[in-house]
Amino acid sequence: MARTQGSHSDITGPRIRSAALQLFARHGYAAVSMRQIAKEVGVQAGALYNYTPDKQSLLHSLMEGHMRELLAAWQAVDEPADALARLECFVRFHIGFHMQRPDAVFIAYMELRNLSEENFTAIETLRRSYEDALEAVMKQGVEAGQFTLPDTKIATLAVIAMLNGVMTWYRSGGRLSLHEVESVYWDMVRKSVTT
Amino acid sequence: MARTQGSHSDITGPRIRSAALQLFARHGYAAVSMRQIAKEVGVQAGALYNYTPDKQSLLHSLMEGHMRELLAAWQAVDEPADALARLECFVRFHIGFHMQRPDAVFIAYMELRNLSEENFTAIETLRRSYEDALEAVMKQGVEAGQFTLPDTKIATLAVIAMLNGVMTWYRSGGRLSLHEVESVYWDMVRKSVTT
DNA sequence: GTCTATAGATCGATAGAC
DNA sequence: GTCTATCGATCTATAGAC
Repeated sequence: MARTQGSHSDITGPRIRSAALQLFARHGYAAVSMRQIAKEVGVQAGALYNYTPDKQSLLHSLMEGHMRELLAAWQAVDEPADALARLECFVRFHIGFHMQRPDAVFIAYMELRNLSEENFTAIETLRRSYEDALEAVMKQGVEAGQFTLPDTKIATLAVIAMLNGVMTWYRSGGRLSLHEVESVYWDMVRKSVTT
Repeated sequence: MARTQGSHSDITGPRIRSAALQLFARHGYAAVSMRQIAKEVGVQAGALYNYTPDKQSLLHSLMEGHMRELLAAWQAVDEPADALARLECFVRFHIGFHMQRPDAVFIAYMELRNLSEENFTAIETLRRSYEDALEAVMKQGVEAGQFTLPDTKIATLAVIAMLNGVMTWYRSGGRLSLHEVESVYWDMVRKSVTT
């Protein structure tokens, strides 16, 4: 596994990101050393600094990359016109997207407190705009008279929190398929926003 | 603030727990040093080891204390007989209890990965029994024909996840009182489990 | 019960050879 | 681009004085 010398790989960058993502998710940013990441990749610790100016930037970059991917993926979705169909679309998208990236999801909300102040602000802005995307659906449903909600903002946060709960227990190969799980959650979400 | 010498306090133990709770919640277990905790309390780092054998035990003790308090508090509640009323009782209890201990709540689910294997198992058992308490209500509602749920276990986890979301955004003094927030969440939970 | 002092390990980050 | 080597800081935990 250990490298000897020279430029043996032109994909070291992605491998560093991948190793860091996994280790940060498993043990936490503060508990993982640069040496551990390097060992996982198969290089020496000093080599990491050819790809990131420091550990903090590596964390921020991982989180920012995840959030931008999330926003881009949702924008690429062809949303239905009807509010209820649009909400179902969001629920299935959210669960499906997040289940494919459990480590990134974990980091994106567990390591916020380990970001520097300005990095934190940047990530929060991205997160906020994702919440706004869901709240827009909520507002449409209320205006169309399809949803009955005392507060669209709270409903938005409540739905996202509920859906994020899937990541804490779902494992593929269990008693329910992912599509079935989506349906169970969609059933609860639908009822909770309608009368 | 700095102590000089001798036994100046017989409540150092609780103060250590309180300082550790706050610091772990704010910065994360791995990011907080024993020196920081000692400084917050006003003693030297070595003095902490009169109260805990090591840092890991301190974390475990805080989490275990929180979970046992939670279980005892729920058991002390005089639950109504009706399933729907019982569920409302749980929702308001859960939000009320957790909002009074934001730091402990935060730690109890953010620092699980920093527990040793046996400590992790112990905490998970306690958490599981709290989930079981809610699932018992769900089952009663289904059996009584009051709830319509495809899966009581998933519903249990979904409701807890949704309610825990309150802690991430609610601050007292905001536009809604805690009781109003409870009502908004109860409204969503009630609808999500009924037809 | 708390202090001072420190052992022993590990950390993030850098310098310079190749 | 990666290596080896290392600086200076910091960490957990312990030992022994008071």
